[in-house]
Amino acid sequence: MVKTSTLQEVARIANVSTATVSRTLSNPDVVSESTRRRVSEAVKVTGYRINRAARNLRTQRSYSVLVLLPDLANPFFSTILEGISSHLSHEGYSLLIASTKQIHESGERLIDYLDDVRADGIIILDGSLDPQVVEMLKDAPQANRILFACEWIEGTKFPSVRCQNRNGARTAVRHLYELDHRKIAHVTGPKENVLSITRKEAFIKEMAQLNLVLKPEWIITGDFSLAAGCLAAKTWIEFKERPTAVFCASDQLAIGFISELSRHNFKVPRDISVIGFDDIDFAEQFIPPLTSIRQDRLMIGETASKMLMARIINPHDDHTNDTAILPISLVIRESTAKYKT
Amino acid sequence: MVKTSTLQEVARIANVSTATVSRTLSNPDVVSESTRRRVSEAVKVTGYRINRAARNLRTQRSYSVLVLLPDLANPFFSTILEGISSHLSHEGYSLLIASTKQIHESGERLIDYLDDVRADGIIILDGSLDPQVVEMLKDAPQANRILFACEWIEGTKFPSVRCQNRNGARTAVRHLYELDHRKIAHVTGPKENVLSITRKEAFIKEMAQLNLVLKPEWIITGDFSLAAGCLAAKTWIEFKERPTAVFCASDQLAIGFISELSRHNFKVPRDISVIGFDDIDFAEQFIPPLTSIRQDRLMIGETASKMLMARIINPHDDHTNDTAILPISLVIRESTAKYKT
DNA sequence: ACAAGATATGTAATCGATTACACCAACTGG
DNA sequence: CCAGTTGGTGTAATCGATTACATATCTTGT
Repeated sequence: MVKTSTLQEVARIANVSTATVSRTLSNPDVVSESTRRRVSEAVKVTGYRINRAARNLRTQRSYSVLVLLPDLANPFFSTILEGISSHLSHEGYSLLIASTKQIHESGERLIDYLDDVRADGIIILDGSLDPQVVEMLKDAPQANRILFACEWIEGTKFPSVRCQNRNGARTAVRHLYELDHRKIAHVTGPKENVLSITRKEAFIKEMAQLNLVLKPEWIITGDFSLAAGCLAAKTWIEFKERPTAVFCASDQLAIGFISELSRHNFKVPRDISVIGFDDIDFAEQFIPPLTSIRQDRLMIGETASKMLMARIINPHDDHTNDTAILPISLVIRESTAKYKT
Repeated sequence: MVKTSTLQEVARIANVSTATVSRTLSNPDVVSESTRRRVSEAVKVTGYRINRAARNLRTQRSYSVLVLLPDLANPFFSTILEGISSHLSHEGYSLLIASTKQIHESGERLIDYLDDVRADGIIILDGSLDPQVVEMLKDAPQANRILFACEWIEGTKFPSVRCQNRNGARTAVRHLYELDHRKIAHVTGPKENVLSITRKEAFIKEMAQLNLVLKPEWIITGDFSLAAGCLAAKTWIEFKERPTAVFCASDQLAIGFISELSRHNFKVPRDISVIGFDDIDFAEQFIPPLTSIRQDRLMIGETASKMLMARIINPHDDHTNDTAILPISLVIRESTAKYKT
């Protein structure tokens, strides 16, 4: 262990009290110009580094935020993390990461992170938390330092950041409609997932709006994964009357779908138009490049971080603006095309 | 802020001293059975949670590890993170994340994380650190708590975890050779990158070993990205004498390569066999499913975490086993095929 | 010239856990 | 029966920064 210098030493060298050094560092305006110079000088010669553990103890803050992911290995979240991380580091905060799975396995309670002084706030990117856990969090006094991003939990009042899921589904359907598709299928995410449900509802509604026939079996339940996309493709192949287009609730689904079709010698968009959701990095490079509903994941991350920080820094402010809904956009590539009879 | 109970309160209720409570919690063997029960009971009724900031201050440890990524948004790293995270949480450690970019922008010095009790160790997944930064770290007394994973820095003695890069390149070439390919190209990663260099050297060596002609222009410099793969494909198309196979230094390159070819109506593996490196999740679902050299990223993460923890916990042990080199394996899918004249 | 404020700095308590050291009781062996 | 050991517990210093409060000096207006 390297002995680093402390406030005391800096104070001794600058010939002031520790209080003054502390003030110089955290609130320079209140000290005089001359002491400020002396202290800075002393800081330089001693190579002083603040001891965060000491500060954290004294201030009862950790200056870090925990981000909870359903699954670290899922690349969908990495850009969101980038957004969060960049804003946090800008604010002098650190980023702690954990996966819901691990929390669960290790038997930790989520709220301990807050009680513990390990984190000042939590961003949850997983709407499928154990209901027991949610129950605990919901009415806890610390609940205002918890924020959901992307996903959320229906019926709770946690603040959240999300994209226009309904608008996304609507836009997808309308895009296909404008390409003259009239028989449109939908591959959903996991059954219970809020995103799945929201997108599916909006899909159904828009189909009705456009007076399109929607056979119940055209809604194929999936789970956002590549594998589920493959399965859905097999289902589609079996249909007697095949929809000419499909709206997949995630890009991974869409990619799996197309991938499986090609194994059976179907071509996209020749045989079916496919549109995804998310616009992940691979969408653009896939063959064919995938038409998708784009969410700005960087912005989701940044917005989440900003909202949470506001709550941490001003816990007593009125944070009525509880939910931020970010715009989506339609990115047209080559997996969708005009329907030809 | 919720008032959580402290050691003192637990001590009062259990009718023992704080020392005893602390011992019961961290070293139960040294207290008697009966006090242990009394203390546990008191912990339960008070809902006591240890204050980490206090412990960190007293022990001068943070019980967390910093992982440094070149770029958070790069999905290549997420599985490695999963491996690290899972082992750390198992050991009661937390995972801090930062990107080299942000560190650089914010003007922080990496070593401060160690000095200021924010992290007990650092895992660096970026071999392209600013040389200035490396210079600082290299001879610092804290250097034994820094470990490189995947990438490393030539000429330094930091411990590291990596995969068999040479063997990977060799295996790739041999696979193509066994499919009767004799003209083999190589798309590299970034010029200065250790992985690029290592793989390229091994590629060249193996080509020589097999007595294959290797025209200098068949080695195309890229940068691991999808975009670079596209560019490389364009280069290949322009060749008068086209290699019949290509070894790409990353899956992203391979995918970009194939993707671009298909835009020009070339087919893989009909017109060229392509093999990648890494075996990222998408490799399997790409069309065609990508043949690749698989690195076990979960194991890289776990191994890195274990090695670092050993150093943190026993700083004075002899950690001579400085470098762990993990095996790779060849995953044959459909982007490579027998060469037909 | 003096009261009232403003400005700058110091003193010392405090955050909450850990742990060296001291102490006491109970036991062991000669 | 006593010296020496073992096991269990308590006392109090300590980690290093923050900050309420006290104090001292300097302005400023009347």
